Amino acid sequence: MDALLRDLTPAQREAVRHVEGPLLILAGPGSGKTRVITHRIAYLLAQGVPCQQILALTFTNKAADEMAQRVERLAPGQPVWVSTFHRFCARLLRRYAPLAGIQENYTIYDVDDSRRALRRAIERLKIDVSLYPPDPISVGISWAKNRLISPDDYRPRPGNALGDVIKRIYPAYQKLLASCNAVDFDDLLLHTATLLRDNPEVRAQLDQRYRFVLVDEYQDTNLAQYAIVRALSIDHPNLAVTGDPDQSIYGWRGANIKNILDFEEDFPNVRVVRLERNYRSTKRILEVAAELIAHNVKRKVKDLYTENGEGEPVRLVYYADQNEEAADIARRIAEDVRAGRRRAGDFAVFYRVNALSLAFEKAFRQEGVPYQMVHGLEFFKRKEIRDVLGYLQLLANPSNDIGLLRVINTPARGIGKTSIERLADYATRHGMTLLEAARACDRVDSLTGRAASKIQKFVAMFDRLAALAGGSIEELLGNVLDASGYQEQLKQSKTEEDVQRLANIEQLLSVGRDFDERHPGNGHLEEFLEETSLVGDTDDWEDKANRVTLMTLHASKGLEFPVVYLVAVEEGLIPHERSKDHPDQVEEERRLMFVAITRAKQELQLSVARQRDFRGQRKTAVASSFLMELPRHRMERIESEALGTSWMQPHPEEPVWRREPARAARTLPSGVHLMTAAELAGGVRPAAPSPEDFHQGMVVCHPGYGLGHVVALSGAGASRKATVEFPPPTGRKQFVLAASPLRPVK
DNA sequence: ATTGAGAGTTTTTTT
DNA sequence: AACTCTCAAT
Repeated sequence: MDALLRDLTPAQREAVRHVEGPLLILAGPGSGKTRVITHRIAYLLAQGVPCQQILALTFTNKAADEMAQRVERLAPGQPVWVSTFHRFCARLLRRYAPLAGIQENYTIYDVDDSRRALRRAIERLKIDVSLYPPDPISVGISWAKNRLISPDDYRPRPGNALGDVIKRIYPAYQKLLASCNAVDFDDLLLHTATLLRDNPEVRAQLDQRYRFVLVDEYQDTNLAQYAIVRALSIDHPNLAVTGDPDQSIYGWRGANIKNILDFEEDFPNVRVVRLERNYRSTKRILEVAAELIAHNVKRKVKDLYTENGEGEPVRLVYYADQNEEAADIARRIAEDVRAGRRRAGDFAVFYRVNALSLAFEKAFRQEGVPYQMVHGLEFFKRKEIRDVLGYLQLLANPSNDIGLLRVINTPARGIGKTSIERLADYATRHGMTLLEAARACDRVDSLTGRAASKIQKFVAMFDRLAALAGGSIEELLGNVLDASGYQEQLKQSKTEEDVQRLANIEQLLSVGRDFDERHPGNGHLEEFLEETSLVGDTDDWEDKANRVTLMTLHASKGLEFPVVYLVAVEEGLIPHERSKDHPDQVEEERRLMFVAITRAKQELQLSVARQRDFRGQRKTAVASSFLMELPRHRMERIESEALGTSWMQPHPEEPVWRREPARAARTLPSGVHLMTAAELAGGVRPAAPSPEDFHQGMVVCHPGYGLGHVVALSGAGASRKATVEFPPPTGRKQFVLAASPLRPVK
């Protein structure tokens, strides 16, 4: 017991020792929040609370895993349920499926599947898809669901054309999901919230069961999540939430910052604990963060302080363009690593939008600095993985029409679009699922005999698989790969891409094997599917891997790095131009920058490029208005020599920057540009080649991908394109020659 | 049923 | 610049 409290500050200890009643922990960045939560769980256990009565909810699997591990270390052998909201809901719905209007073998649709379902719903209503693109409609439906607005309750604002369309599509979409026995991510929350609202006995039972509920990152909860947590804390209001209103950056996803701001009014007798001491950053870094966030109007004032040292001044660097920015940062990092001052894993580069990563990838490759990007195509979103899992989903839930559409012609079996549409027509007319219709396809007159026989073969194959479905997941996966011909088809192919796909499928098999080990016995297909559909990508991000981390500002939340480079701090990016008309959104952008800054432990550099190529266009960038809110006199300003004197000209939207005296004279070599291998060999920059200079088989050089050879050419002049094969992992890329940086190599 | 050209698109995205 | 999607041609 003492060990649990020993290394804590008085404030932390107060939070940990709180047992009964609602608790609000307002935790600034780097204030040891996770430590407090885990210690509190351990403390509850030590007080004799049975572990089954404690439920901890997080947003990410990563956070859940980490928390579970730390609790296990503090209180071994007392498994507390630490789960993401979505997984918790998925479990609950599995158990109480009939009360939510679904069957227990329901399928969870990810973004891709739900987009397909939406598209079908729109088509069925005979609404022109090209007139109302599914994307905004999907956002609108999601918006409603996050706010617990059912199709019946949905009221578009008068005169809002898109809203009127959503009003029609939303119910149709829900009906389609129901007929497929499927739910989307938002439904997991929505159905659970509704379930708890409409079934008081169930609610009371669960409230009793989970007497102690903890919620992490409470500032990011939406109304649905709020309703769920609230419903579980009526008879036993032992709800403990932690969060920081200043780190609320998911408003655009439906998160309601009011949930945390109003917590004290929502629950009587709340104990509020403020964790304001920062253990992470230097004084200088914290000062910059604090001064920035102080500019938010809608905010509870919080005093951030630290006993850490002053540290290095925060750097504010002006580059001529993005290439110089990337090259200089890569060079600095490379120098620090080579000199043994730092490890590559100590560094992170944050940007507002993913598209900005390109210049950095190139520069890091050029410098030979290892890096990892948190974004890439996540394993479970890759086509081949989704295809194979599609078979499993259909086996678990034969009503899953969207799943059937995915696999019926994958790999190609000669069942084309027309045949599928005819089948779907028949199914709709007879109120059948697609699989039922496929089974009865000899009665579908519109089908050609050839198509019908192919469909029959598919059904036969499916039935064969279904007969074998009772075993382990690994066996089942093997059977699917075999019977479907998926593996065979990939083996036939020789392209690099397909070799990679095959490797991914191997990995899927090992995921299955791993699952089997954790779930002895058979018949766990639904659980396996639940697990695979609820895992994200940041889960496989390794902090152990000694690499520079490249990621968006959003992705950086919850992490920390000794050195942080926050790049492209420019108007239009931070704050993003799409938020500039809304004061609330600008405040969220400011919080986003606050989050990024507070990730840094020892060193922080903010940078601006004078010119930035974005979306194929070169634009003069303007320094972010947020920079004007920082204590610039306490920061180190550095300008690239390449900027020349034009930089000294007054600019309407920013003050004139003056060159710092020699002290900070870490100016950059002018005219830095990335040279290709060929240029380096020749020593001079050759004139851009004409598109006609390229021909089949030629070896070419790309500044980012390196050497490759031309495998195909098409078009002429400005529209002439080349397909170039690079060594793995790059593979094949296509380029518009006139616009590409490709160079022939003699 | 597969391929290619052309058009349109591009904020963030825990699940 | 690079990606995705659509429609038309093969």
